[in-house]
Amino acid sequence: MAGVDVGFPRPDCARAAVVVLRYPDLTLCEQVVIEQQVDFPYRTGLLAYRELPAVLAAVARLSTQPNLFLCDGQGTAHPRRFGIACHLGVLLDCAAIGVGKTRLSGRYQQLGEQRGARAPLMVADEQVGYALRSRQGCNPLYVSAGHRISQESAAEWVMRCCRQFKLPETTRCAHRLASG
DNA sequence: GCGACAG
DNA sequence: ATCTTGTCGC
Repeated sequence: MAGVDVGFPRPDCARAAVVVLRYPDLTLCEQVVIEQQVDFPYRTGLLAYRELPAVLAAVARLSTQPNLFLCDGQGTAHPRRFGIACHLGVLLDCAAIGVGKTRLSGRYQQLGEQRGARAPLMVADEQVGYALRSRQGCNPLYVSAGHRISQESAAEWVMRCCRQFKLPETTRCAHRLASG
């Protein structure tokens, strides 16, 4: 499984990181970090147009072929049901999950405090994902399907990737390379 | 018209 | 996302 993230060392420079971790031990198998100029500005709902080009360039340099991608940002929990995880999944023709740290679309009812507790993310009568408590004492993660995966499986895979922390190990590893 | 608004 | 110190809680 793979994790992708993008950092901006300079306002016009995107640093994309892709990591491939082996399941179930979640040990690092491969990593790629690239930098390239960005032209598209950040716009709520259009994140893919700003971050995906760099991510795709990094993925292209991978020697391993991941069977699942965890992205920073939404999948179907998006105003047009097509967040960055959907874009990535379609373009790479691979399963993808959207993992947002904050909410974009959808409302949900209060969920349990225990790790693993979850509540459907709803837009009118349509479920667009899940608010998922990956760690006790933390705000929930907003998980939604990106491509070739169900919402239920997406939530399960995210939990499998979360160990000691709120964020999936894939995301933490990629974020460390792209930013901190 | 007002508020919300991934990274 | 990025700029930044101390602080509260498990």
